Amino acid sequence: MANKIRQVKGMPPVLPESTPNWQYVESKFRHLLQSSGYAEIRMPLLEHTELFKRSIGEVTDIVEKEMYTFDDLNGKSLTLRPEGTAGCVRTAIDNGLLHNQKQRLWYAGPMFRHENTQAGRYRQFHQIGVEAFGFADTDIELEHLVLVSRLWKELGLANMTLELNTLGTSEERLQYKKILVDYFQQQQDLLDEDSIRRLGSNPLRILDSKNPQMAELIGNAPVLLDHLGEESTGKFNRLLALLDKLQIAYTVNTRLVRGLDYYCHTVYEWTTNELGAQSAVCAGGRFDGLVEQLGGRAGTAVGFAMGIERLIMLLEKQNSLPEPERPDIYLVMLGDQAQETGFVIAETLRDAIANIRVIINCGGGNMKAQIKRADKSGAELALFLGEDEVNSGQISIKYLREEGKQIKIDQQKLVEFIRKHISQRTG
RNA sequence: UUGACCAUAGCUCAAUAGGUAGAGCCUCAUAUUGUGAAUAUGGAAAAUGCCGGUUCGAUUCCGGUUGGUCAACCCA
Repeated sequence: MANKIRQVKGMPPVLPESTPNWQYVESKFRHLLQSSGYAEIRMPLLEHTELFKRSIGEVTDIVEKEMYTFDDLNGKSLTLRPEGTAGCVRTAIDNGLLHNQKQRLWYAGPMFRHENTQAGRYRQFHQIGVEAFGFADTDIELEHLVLVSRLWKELGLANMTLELNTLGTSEERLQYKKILVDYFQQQQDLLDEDSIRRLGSNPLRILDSKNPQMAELIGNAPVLLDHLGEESTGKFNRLLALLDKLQIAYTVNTRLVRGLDYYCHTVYEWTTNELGAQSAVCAGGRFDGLVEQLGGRAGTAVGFAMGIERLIMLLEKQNSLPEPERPDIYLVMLGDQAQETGFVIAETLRDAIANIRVIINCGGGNMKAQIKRADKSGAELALFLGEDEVNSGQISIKYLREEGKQIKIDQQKLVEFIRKHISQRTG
């Protein structure tokens, strides 16, 4: 045997045993969104590198060192998308979706970041994202938060924490940045190495530091919320009041700044403490400047993204994933004649009963082997067609999961029998 | 990018203070040539991730590499 080729680091497959979990989460999400007026958009996985540099920010970790960037055969630099927002905005602008229009959009798919792997972190990971364009008021943020909160409820997910903050307008933030830099510069000897580096590039991120030795310094730092104008704080307070009204619990975290450059006003994270070092399951906020920055007409934008791997890991931990569906029927056939009849019967059942799950024995095998496979498949019933049944126009039915004698009925009556059996089980 | 631990049948794990590997599960067959979780018997399944070094000899020691797990950083 030739040497095995291993998977690319951090790019695990979703194996058959877990695809039902993915389908479950995705379909919950899809139904919820579609019933709230959101339409799916599918973007390419590759974009011009420039797009991410311009939208995410040149000095962010993502752009500086985490992108899968390579030259196309014609020399153009392309990048595998590290997140969905940039591509979504670009696609929407490109196709005229944002021209004097409101849009409620969602997407799902793989994202790529060249980071070292760890629990809940992969190089190819999957996000479900939602973006709303053309909504200036905070009611759209509320809609998103309500939506996610409902998703948690429908999935039976417990212990999610919502942390909120506001970043104000870019002017307000710029002013605050100066004040913050002043503060930290005055106490530069207390800063750790990372923070000194950030002081020049991205001072807001210092507030995010997990270094316990910095906790006091950060705790005493000036708070952005105190330096915002009336309009910005008004918007934020209005959002908090509405959340109260809807009984969605939250905590205001004035140190929450998010890693991507394009955010303004509302930012938030839904977090958990059950996923090891990774806490964010869903994060988002407002990014009004981005559309114009990417060449569209100035317009507002709000959105969020959640990590599907993390969500499923959490559901697994909380034992909230549904049992996989079992087949209804495994069809056992002995002999050529029986096989012919069997396929016809299976098709008749599929025509007559919507969503029936029938497995036909393929690959031959004697009676014993076929029944073993039937058992292993998890099917409720085994149907037998042997020489006897073929000759008499009957079919044998054996219960695999419940007490009950094996019976033999006319093939004509099979549909009716199975229909009754299935409705009993589900009803 | 940095650090820690790990890598033996499809799966879960043994083993040898360096002497070319065993078990359980799974699978297949037979006992039962038309009846599934039991039992018994038998079979199949591994150049010990890969490359190199030390050695008479490496699964075992060393180096590298690839992958896994976890953490820092950062993020979904």
